[in-house]
Amino acid sequence: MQADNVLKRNTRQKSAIESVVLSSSDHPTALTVCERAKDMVPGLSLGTVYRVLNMLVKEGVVREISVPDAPSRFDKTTRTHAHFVCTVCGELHDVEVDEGSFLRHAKERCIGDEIDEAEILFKGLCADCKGVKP
Amino acid sequence: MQADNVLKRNTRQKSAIESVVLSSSDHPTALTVCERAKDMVPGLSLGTVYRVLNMLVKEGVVREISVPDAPSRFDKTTRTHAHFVCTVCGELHDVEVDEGSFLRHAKERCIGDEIDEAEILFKGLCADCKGVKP
DNA sequence: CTCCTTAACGATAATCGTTATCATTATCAT
DNA sequence: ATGATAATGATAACGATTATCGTTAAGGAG
Repeated sequence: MQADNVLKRNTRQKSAIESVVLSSSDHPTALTVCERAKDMVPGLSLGTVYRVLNMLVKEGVVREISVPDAPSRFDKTTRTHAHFVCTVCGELHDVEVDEGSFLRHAKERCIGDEIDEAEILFKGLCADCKGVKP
Repeated sequence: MQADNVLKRNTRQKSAIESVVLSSSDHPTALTVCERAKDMVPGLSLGTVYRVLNMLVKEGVVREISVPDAPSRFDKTTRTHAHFVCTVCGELHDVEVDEGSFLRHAKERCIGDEIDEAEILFKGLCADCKGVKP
């Protein structure tokens, strides 16, 4: 007997997708994960990537980062939760903020509610695009 | 002569939409704004609501709040930027956090990048849903 | 006040990321 | 090896939003 929200068979596609995400440091989209995993599993379909990615998110192995007006990014789970997106090129990276004290600060002014998590997204120009723009 | 990103004619639909947003304190979606504005402008279409709402966002009169896996919410512009969404009922409200010091904190660890804005979304159970859930 | 230009409208098709469906394939306990 | 069925790939469907386009109506000129 097994938990019913977990994949029950090991497949080439699942391990390919998992290894791509675990070895990527650039927060790829589902489409990018699919392209990369196709090196190992040629006929891989985007639907399967989404399905497996969602499983991995449920399992806590992978994290999904929602970006307004852009496809979600996927990343191996680490402590960090804050991110920075470049509004020009779309590049996205972690920001190591002290989320703990910020959450505590927020909870103090949300009496009654139960805050479970915080999504923090900074927007602006990345170092590269800043340099290019006059 | 006028700026070319601004509506140039006063219409019943624009003033209805604007007055609905300005008088709503519950962060309505475009669909909700449309329903409410229909009291004043019966045949109002959702496409027009989106068009006008986007204009108002550009003008800075209205703010758009992106919510993952849910339609955007619209709100009259005030100082606050942080929000709380209930993962059960979808209720959304402002959270008065000290965003200034948090932004300063973040900028210190994003050397090279230019942070223009922060989107901060807390997720959890609102007071009502917390009470209902055993 | 009427006419005329054209901004803005309503209806509807299109887009895009993501999810659901479903017949086919392939995993793995027997 | 075989069979039950989980997982796949292809494709249709979805929901939020945007674009298109023929029609309507602001609002300035006469």
